[in-house]
Amino acid sequence: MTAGSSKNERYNAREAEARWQKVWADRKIFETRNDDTRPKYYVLEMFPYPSGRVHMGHVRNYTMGDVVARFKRATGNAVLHPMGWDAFGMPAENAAIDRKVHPQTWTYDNIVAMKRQLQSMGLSLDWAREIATCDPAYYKHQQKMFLDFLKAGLVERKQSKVNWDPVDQTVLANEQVIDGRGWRSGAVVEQRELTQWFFKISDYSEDLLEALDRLKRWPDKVRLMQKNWIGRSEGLLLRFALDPATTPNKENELEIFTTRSDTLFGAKFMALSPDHPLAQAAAAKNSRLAAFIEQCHHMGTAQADIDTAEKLGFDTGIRAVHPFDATWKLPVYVANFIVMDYGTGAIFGCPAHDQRDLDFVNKYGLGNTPVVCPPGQDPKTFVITDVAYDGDGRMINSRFLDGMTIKEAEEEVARRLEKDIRGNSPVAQRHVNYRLRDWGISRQRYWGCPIPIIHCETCGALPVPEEDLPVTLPEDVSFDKPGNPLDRHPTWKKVKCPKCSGPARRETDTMDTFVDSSWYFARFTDPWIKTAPTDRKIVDEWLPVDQYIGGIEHAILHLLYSRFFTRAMRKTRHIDMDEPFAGLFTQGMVVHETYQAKNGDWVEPANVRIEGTGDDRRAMLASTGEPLEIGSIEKMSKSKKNTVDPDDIIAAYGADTARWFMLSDSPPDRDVIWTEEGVQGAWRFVQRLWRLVGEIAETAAPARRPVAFSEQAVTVRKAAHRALAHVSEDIDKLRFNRCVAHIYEFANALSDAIGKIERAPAGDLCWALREACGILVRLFHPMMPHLAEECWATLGHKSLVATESWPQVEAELLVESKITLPVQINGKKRADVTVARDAGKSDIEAAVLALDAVKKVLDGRSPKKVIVVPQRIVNVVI
RNA sequence: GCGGACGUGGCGGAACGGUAGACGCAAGGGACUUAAAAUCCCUUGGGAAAUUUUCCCGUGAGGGUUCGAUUCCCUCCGUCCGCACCA
Repeated sequence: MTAGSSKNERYNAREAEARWQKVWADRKIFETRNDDTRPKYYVLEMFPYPSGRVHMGHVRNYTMGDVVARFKRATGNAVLHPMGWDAFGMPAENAAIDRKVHPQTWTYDNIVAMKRQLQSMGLSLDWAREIATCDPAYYKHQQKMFLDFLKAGLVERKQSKVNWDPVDQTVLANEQVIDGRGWRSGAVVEQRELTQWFFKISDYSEDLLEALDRLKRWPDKVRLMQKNWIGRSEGLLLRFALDPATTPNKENELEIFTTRSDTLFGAKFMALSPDHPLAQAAAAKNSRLAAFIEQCHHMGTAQADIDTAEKLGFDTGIRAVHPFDATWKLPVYVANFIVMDYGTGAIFGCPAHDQRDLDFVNKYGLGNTPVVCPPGQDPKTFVITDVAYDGDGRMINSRFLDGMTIKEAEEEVARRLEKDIRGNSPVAQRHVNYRLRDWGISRQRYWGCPIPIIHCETCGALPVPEEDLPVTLPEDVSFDKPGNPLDRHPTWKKVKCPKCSGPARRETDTMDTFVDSSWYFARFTDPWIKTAPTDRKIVDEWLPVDQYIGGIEHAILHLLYSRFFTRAMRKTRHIDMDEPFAGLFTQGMVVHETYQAKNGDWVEPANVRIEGTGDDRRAMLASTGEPLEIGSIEKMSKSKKNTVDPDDIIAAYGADTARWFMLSDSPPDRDVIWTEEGVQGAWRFVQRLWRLVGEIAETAAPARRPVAFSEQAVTVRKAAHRALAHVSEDIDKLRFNRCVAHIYEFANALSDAIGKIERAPAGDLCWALREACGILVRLFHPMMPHLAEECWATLGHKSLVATESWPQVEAELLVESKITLPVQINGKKRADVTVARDAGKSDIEAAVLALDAVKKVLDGRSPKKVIVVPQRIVNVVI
């Protein structure tokens, strides 16, 4: 290629990008060896679901990862940067239902299409390590780990309440229930009790919580979200005695969990969840109660329903005994606002200090007694009517607790009741309760990893023998009926019991797809190993992932599951660490304006023509000129049709332009607005760099480094090394938008300097420009790798810039011998002063006081104070 | 309701407590051109004087700490996000 030789020639991104991609692939320069001895660096972007098309969110995500990968390679690391496919999931089955195509065919076709798209972006990925989670070579190991977890006591089979879609006949995840209806079928979701497989993530509640503090390179936001999700609260488990005469089956106690044991003397009632066993037992003997419970089950689960729902209760007739007063009887209600899966599903109600309890007693006329008096309030006049008091204060109306603080009272209650033994155990026990629930992984779906279990009438649920793994999915399945095709397959589930050889059946549920993505990062370290999920020596070398990049939408589920899985893999000796991701970065979304026609239809940006600017800006349908309404800027989505196809952008401008724009406009953790103007700006800069490098390559620079540099040459060299220092730091801290700004500044400085070549015949300026240009190309290489290769070749290099090392900063170029300090008078800038860099405070002060501007203001007086911050600022206080 | 983040020109956004508005986009003016595109140069927070320039105001609002606050603290307003009958 003859690059940039003609100043009018444009850079042909299409042609050059394909050419360089082929060179990289042919030379396998992005393949990583496990025996590389350089310091390791593992950079990973959340792998995509193979939906069939790469979207702009992918482009943003993978560009960021690629910048880091290329930078780390240049700075001397052995970089692992792999890519794979999160390939199981519902869309494949939906495609099978809608289009009569097999999920496997659909998925693999999509993978082919998306891989081509990713390759057109010029990402420095090691494709030799590509994995797909739907490949038996992958899920075989997942099944093995399921069995290992089972053996280690980390898997449990239990009844649980699930969201059941009666039309699609499957369990739905909570996120798939929208306003109480199945997201796909629109059917009202039912609550069903099903036997399901669970991973015991709650065994690690405390560990997962406590370790968050050590994830220093995670966003605070994500750590906080996980902390809240795990939801630790300290309190008391308290067993209330029941009056046996009032209970349905002579039950004699009721256990509750409370975080406010201090308010025990304000108790007015007990309340049970409608699903509480005692409520169920009572309902069996009371049809009106049974009807009430039924009514509770039909209460809407949508947010609006919960907000407006009245607190309803039903007195069971059961009476509980106050733990400090055997004569004090409390009525036991079933109440619609008590949930079964938190604490014990039962509470004692202290209305004065809990708003829900107060609403409840006000409805049923049970009254309230305040037991915490706010500071400054007279306990005699302190009453509660409609608003519960949940603040601090001193105990009142509480017998031996009176006068104590809340904390003291809690301590006293615990101390007394811990000693109080009923049966074999204390009445109260300090308890840490977590909101985190065990992870139900059973899905009544075909396109997922089969759960390797065999059910035998006589022997129970047994693991599939290891030598029979993988349990593969049958290919001859039909999707013409709703429900799970595995369950109605004629032969697949019929097997012999591995223990008694009698007739048995396979588990037909498959695993939640979040299981697949909970360990893929470990598999990348040695995807070739056939005998085990991981090679212990290799996986422990590569992990943890040094920089993980993905969307904030995974802040809880995927990231929490992966943290659990790593711990479980450690327990089962597949890995030797707890935390999979040392550094996490959550990038913002790609958003775009929306366009809507008169009839309400949304219109794709590709079909919109924009005219005018500012207030005069109008959108119209490109084909007919029909005016369109310009709507709000929103996340690119199919529903609003405000998507831009990466293929179109790459075809029109090239991958480098798309990559550059993605990095340039907004800080990487914020949303970026995709605009045509912005892309064109990026494209112009690509062309500008191309011309700039071409011009500099044409100059007659001396072959040898000049002994001395003119002022102009020094200016160029300083600009280069300053840019180098900034860009290095900014990439390291993932501040890509600032990298971009510094590269613009640097390019501007070079453009200015080129204009001065004719006045600098000595050649040292040309030499400096040539040096600076080499730095420039290496600086923008991580962001625009194809253009960088093309420019690198233009500068006469035979090597690939992708394998070049990062330039070294010449530190002495960053320090100025003379510096200009701003001079403030009373905090407002009034002048500048230029002094030697290492000038002492007194010298600077003298120089400042000699300034005309300062003298004028002082007018003969002497200043109150002169503050000199060396190398920063001077402030004269009058 | 609880928790968190954010608020800077026409727009995206810069700014270890130290010259507010880097860099980009958009806009205006000019050069080149038969013309357009491309490119290059200049201007661009608001206001007031003015020849070089000078001064005042300005980072959601109000207070505070400081020689000095976009940055730290308090109160309020607004926007966004997460969680939620969680006992």
